[in-house]
Amino acid sequence: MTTLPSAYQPSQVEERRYAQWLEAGYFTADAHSDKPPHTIVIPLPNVTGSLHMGHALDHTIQDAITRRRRMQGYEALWLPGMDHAGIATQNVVERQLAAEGLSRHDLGRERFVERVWRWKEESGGMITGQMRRLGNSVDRSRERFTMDEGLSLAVQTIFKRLYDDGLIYRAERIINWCPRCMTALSDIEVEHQDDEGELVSIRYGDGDRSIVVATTRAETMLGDTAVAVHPDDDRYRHLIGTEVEVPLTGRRVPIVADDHVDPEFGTGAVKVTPAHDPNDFEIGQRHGLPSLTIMDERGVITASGPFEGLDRFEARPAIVAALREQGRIVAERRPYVHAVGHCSRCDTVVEPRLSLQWFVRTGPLAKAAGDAVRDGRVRIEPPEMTKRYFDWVDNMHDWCISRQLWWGHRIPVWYGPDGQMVCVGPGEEPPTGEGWRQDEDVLDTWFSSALWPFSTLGWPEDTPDLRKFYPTSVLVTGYDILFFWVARMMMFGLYAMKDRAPEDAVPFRVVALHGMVRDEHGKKMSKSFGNVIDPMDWIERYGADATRFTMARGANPGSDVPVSEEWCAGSRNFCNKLWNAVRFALLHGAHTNGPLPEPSQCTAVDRWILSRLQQVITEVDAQFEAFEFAKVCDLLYHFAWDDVCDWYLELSKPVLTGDDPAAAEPVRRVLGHVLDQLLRLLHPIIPFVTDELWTALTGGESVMIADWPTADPRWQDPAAEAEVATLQKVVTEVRRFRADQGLRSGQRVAAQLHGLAEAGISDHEPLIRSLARLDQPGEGFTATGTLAVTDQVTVALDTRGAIDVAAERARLTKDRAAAEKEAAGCRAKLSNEGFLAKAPEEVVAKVRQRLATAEAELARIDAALAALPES
RNA sequence: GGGCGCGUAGCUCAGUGGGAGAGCACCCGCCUUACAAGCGGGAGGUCGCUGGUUCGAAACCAGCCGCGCUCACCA
Repeated sequence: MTTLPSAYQPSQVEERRYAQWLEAGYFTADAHSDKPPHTIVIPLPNVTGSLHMGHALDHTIQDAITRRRRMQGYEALWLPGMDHAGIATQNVVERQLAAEGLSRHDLGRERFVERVWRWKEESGGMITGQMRRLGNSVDRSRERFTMDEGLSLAVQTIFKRLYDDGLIYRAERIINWCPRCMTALSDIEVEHQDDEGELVSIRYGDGDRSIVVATTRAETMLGDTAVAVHPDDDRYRHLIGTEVEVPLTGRRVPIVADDHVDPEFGTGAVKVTPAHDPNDFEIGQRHGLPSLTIMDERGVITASGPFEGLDRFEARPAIVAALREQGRIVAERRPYVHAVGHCSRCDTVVEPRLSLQWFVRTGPLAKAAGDAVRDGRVRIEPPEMTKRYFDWVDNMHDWCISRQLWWGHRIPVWYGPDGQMVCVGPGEEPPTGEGWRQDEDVLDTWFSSALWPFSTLGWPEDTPDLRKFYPTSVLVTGYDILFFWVARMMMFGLYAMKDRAPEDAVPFRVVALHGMVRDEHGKKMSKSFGNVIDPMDWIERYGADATRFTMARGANPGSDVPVSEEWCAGSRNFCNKLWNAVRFALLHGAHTNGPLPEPSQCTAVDRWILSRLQQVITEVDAQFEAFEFAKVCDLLYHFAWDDVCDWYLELSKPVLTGDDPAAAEPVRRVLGHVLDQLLRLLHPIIPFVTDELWTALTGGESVMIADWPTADPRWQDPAAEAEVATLQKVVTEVRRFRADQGLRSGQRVAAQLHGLAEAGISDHEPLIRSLARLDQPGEGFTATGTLAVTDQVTVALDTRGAIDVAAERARLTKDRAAAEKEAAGCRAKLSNEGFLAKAPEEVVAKVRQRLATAEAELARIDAALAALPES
């Protein structure tokens, strides 16, 4: 028999266990097995990233799901990998270059990309090693990277198909431009923040032909090609069709009527800058206005004149000053707080910019993505999130997918010398010859991420993996990337797999969304708050299991998860509690050999814990299915700690440590079984300590490959549960009395127990005596205190002295008040005709029962009070 | 501005139509040989406010107050 140290030491266990699991190949899924598949693809972390608390939560959930499915007999695949993270990675390497005084342009495209690859090999993917420390049972033999050969082929394949289907197009549009990253961004890569600006009203033109417009971006007036008003606005009706001069430019522009203008806002007249504002662009389209680009890709004014060469934020006040000088500033509102778009990568203010870019026509794809949820092929958990999903897919703009970066999948389109454009599919040779060149841009990182559920399984080849493991079973991720990733996987998955039956084309059956990890006060973790916790730090100090348990324990579906070091310490304590429970059990011969004894050979205590176990198995299973990990943890925590440790082990101690092997044997077997099952149930959440303990307890190979428990209704035993409940009440009441009377726990007290037979618990008298520390009455026994515990059981104690009557009276008085309140509440209900008429019968019966109990309680307390000597 | 969500014990949160709960923190007593990372006992809440529905509301509805998240082309 293994001897275990007296405290659980994660560092002695984790690395060794993980190596064994790997060695045994438990994580490697078999595409050719007969088992039903269960697939999770990991939300691909950035290659630049290291493991943070968000991953710890996300991975704990996925590992728990995967481990349980594996135990349930599924061919469970958890597929890991990483994202090349276009902008983020390029930024990292560019910063390195900058430290050497270089820019990527000094290296040129080819050498720069080589350099990024080298960075990736040397310093990227730190997270992979950290996932091992968390205990993740990912199948590393299937690990993928979005820039690897297979995935690049998948990208090219789907691009070509979408292009040929007219779902990818190139067009000049207003896009979000980051002047620092020098690339286009999609709508969701822009974060709106409330910034302080200034709303200035500027007079265009002179005299009665003048018109006042309002703007927060005065510098864009250099590119104005019209002023727009609402067609029904009487103030300006007479001006429609006339021309007005744009100050500082000498340019005369038309005044046009457009429904888009809100007459209520500002002056009701809008300056129109088609090249630098999305709305204005559309107005320009409708009215055939020219687009004047007045700013370059760095945000520097290019319009010739006094402002040329100024940065946009220098030009703005300069232009306002010039206008003021001319007396054209009619009004200024400052500060004027309004939402301004910022680059989600570098926080630079985004500049709307007219630019030639590639787009995905999202209409039909988004429709399909919405329908898959609408018709139930994909379920979103928790359901409240579904509306957000619909809001987005039903109102999606076309997706700008080209990025002016070097790190990423290059757009597979070649341009010819005479304006030809050829999209090159996989296996096709790009056109050669004078003047042909490939598009310079790369694809949005999220483009390849959108293929993740099938590109990782070998698509576009028809591989065994793809056949076995697609669609994936559940996608686990934070609600923050519902739009970035989930909706796009839906669009591309349904599109790429459209040859399959509709229910099997979806990328996943269920989307299980969790929240964000926050600090103990619910605040976002951020470097500026200084409240960031490194999960590796917790793993070092409290162990991976404690870290995981803390995550799972806070994981209510869709809601944020506050964590703190104290809670992690609590989780560590729980692991240690389990450790010591098993240690104790092994010390006293608990085992899992042979079948369980028949119920008739078991004591009521054994039948009680087995009955409880069945309930816990059933409930834990249901909560797992509902992604209610916090409830799974809560159930198991209390079953393990309260039922098993505090009661069952204590109740079993006398027989286990006694000298009657025949009596001890069934208990050893039952205890072994209960712990065996408990460890299995806990294994998905806390894999290391459970495997260490389970193998020590059972001698089995690993709990990882043990069967998942199923409830056995034969062991349900309400009678045993009632019996133990009474026993517990007697023990608890005696303990209360002892505490109130200041009797030390080591102090033996003689007592007579009356009414145990009537209460059906006379078998348990020795147990009650042992747990309540009551001796047999001896010579000269004098009952100085009498406790009425239930309406049947009373305990007469010889406290070897007068009891503290005041304390006893105080306790009884308090109990009496509670009972009185309870009784009064019940009586009120039972005298209510409406209640009697309308409430369900079982509710009424329950209230009657409660009243009877309360009244018996009252009678008992009154008797006890009357029996108290005068103080 | 639109949408969503939250307000329950000191803190963080469960509970969503019939007896107010958990963890941590707190108070009292214990080194009772599995565990002091522990054991036993205890205190603490007009469930944000107001009204409504109901025999019955922490839960359902309306309004209000406070907070958070999210989307957004009012220049």
